[in-house]
Amino acid sequence: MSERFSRSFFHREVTHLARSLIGQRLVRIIDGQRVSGIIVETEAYLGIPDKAAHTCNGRRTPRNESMWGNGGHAYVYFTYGMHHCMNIVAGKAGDPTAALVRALEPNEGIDLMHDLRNGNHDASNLCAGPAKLCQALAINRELDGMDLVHSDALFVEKLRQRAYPKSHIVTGPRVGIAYAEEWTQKPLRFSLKDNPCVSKSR
DNA sequence: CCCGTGATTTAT
DNA sequence: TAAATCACGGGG
Repeated sequence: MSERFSRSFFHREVTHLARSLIGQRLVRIIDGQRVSGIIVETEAYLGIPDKAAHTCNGRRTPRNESMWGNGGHAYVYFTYGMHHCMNIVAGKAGDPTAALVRALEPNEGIDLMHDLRNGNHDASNLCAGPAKLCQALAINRELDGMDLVHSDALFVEKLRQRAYPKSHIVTGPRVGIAYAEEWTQKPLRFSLKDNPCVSKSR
């Protein structure tokens, strides 16, 4: 039915990858069950020159090691003492760029997502934020470094038919990076216009 | 608006 | 060792 993206898809420049991910399907397998959503919001982090990137100025630490590896792997980090966020690494090894997955439109396994989110949420709130979608898909540091090209736990599928036309993609400034000076306003956030599952602006 | 929450990083 | 930071979310 749907086929998985191969390595070359992830080897493109990170802003192109972030844009191309919109409308594709992120799939997580939990106890043999598919839990998935259509990607409706992403952000590109441009690495060494990017004052908002974890790898700004070439910073390389145990936490961000995955960003330095080959494209097509996951970079999952833990922050604020309670939240996980998931990135998809772009480019080849040594190019520390990645696309943050910020929101999904729930697709498969919605009942399980509700259980994992443990609260009363309608579908539009289930995955409308980078930490929300990690909670809904049980994504944590154990999945850091996972190879999305070969993993049986986490991967990206190309839909046979596009979920949305590319003309519905809009750009804007990235969220939550007020400290990043001239990088704060750059249009590196991609989302689907008028889609209710996109995260609310802060 | 404010605050929880603790791993991670950076400064001493 | 200690202090500061934080690509967030939920509740007023």
